Amino acid sequence: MTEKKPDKQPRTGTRSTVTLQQVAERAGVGVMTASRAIKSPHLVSEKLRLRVQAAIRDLGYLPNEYAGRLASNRSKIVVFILPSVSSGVFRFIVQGAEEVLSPLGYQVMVTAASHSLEEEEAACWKILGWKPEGVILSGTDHTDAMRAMLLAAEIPVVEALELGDQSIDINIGLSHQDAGRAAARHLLDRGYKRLGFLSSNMENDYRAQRRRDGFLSVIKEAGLSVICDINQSGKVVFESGALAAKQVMASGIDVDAIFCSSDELAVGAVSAALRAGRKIPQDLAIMGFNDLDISAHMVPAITSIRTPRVEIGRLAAEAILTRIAGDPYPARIDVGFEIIVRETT
Amino acid sequence: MTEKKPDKQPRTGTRSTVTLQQVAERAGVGVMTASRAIKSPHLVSEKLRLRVQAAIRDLGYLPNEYAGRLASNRSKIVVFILPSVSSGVFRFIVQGAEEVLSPLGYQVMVTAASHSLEEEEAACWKILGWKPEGVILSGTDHTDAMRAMLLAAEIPVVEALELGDQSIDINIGLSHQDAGRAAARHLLDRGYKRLGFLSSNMENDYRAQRRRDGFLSVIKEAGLSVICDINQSGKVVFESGALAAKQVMASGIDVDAIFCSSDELAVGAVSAALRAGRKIPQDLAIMGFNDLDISAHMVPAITSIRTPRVEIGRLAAEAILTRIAGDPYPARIDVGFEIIVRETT
DNA sequence: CTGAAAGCGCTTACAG
DNA sequence: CTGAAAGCGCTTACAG
Repeated sequence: MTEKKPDKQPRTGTRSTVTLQQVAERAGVGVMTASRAIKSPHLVSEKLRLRVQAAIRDLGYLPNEYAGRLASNRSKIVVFILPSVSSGVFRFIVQGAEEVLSPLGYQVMVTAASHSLEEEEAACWKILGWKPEGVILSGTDHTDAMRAMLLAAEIPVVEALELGDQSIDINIGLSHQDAGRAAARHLLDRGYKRLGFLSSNMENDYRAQRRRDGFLSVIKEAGLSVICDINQSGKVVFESGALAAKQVMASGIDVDAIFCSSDELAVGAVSAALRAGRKIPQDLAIMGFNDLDISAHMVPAITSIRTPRVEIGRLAAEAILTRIAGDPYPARIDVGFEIIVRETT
Repeated sequence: MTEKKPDKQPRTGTRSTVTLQQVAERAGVGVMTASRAIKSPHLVSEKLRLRVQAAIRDLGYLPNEYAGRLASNRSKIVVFILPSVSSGVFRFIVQGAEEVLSPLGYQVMVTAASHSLEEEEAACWKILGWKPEGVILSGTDHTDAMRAMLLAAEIPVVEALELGDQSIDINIGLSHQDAGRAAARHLLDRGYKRLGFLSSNMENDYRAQRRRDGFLSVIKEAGLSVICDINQSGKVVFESGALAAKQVMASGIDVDAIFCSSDELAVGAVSAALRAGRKIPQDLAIMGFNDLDISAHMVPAITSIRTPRVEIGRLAAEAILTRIAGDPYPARIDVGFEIIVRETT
């Protein structure tokens, strides 16, 4: 009773924000005109527009993003749901999308969900409250509830990176199984016969599983079998590659060549092999996936499979924009991949 | 006239969203109770809570984030304004902050502004419309207008990474000048006398300038002078390091050791030197900055200066949370750095 | 524990 | 070109 303000006053009492209303008053115009002077300046006479702009400056007015979005029912937001925000290949997708979305005034929001499809579903549920105008997902493996939720939202959905059989809406990516097959073929062509596969945390990486499938199938078709097949745990991928390589070398298994499910693993493997005194590729050939920048700068430079990751992001963004504009967009785009042969094979 | 709906109806007509109102009706409770069942379940009887939850499930209700934030005047958002979202050291800061913020329900928003202080100011202006409860910036160099804007917003502001003389609010980082000095001392201690400095795009990297200042000052104090001082342009940093190193080697300049302003440059330099047949460190010593994971995995492993970048992000987030809670937080935290000596020096 | 009503700061169809 | 008024979907002080 003593602490509180004596007279009942509106809840707004304590807010110190400058509102459009105040701008309009200061400029001597209606709020509508003030609003238009900001959003559609061409609809307002120069005289009033200038007065509004001056008022904005004087008052230090900042449009409230929540009020605007609530009233207009347009979020100008595109969300990503990815296994990781900043690591591996994902940040390049976000980067590519941001390059096309940001200049158009879209806000990009990224949510990470790496542990399971259920976690992804939960993340999706939360993020949909931001009423995104488009959603970009990784891969085509999702829970049925998540698919239903996305369908109900009636917004363009891009499943990126991996090409799947059933997709929710738009699917932009490449066949990771084909990439695995191509890796095996490359190694076989080079004359390697005793092939190994190396991955990390593959339980939650469906794309790596597909690469492995493709890799193994070609080996089998060639009448051979895989010599070692290691799934390293742990998140530090360079280190995982090094550990796995050490393990293989210590085991005495006679491997010719290893296909690593990512370039990070390949870097670690190359590093460990070199330190163990192995000659690459004579004693051991190593091949990676994704063709990260580092691969070309390792000595020896690492053979890898280049995926157009930035372009995937760009295309995903364009797909969403096209659909928002009401135009059709292909349901499926295969961006392909390319084997970059370097010194490690 | 023919196309439009004949009878004038509320603007909401076309919205297909499920609202709290509808949830409340279905559950047979007031909207207040429905709202509380979601936000503060402990304040609602189990019976009604269950009914509300069932209604939410049946209807597929998603709380509108804009309406909620507008009404409550709490954004639960922390924003970052950084030179880059996903590259170099910045993504680790975001990662560190996200680790502490996300579990508490805060949404992290990142804006990139890399070209100038003016661009940063513009980005700040825009992002403040989201009414963040805290802002994290990189470095302590900002325009006066930006400082004023941030002060007027009356929210905790953390300037991260670099320790400066004048900071807006909270400053968490390290002295990049001291780091540069330490690098020079390390190289001098190792017996190298003909030292070089290598950076890229230093115009917009105040921290790199400070490292250079420190580096040069120690060399001068030792009665020596820097042999080469290259500022490479271009964004591909591995490649920039390689190009600069090639340039130095081709020029015939007799350099003992090079301090690179980032590990990416050092990786490229090591790679180029190796390919040119130089022995590292005998023919040329190379040292980096930041101690990225890759540095330990290069062969030879790269000597670097470790900066606690994830921890900086974590601390920044904690600083903001502490201040939001109304508690005091130190104005300045020096997180220090550590020289990690490896094989390239 | 429960709820009616006011208010958050915008946008927009409509009428001048 | 300009503006009054209703509405967006929530939250919350207050009173039962």
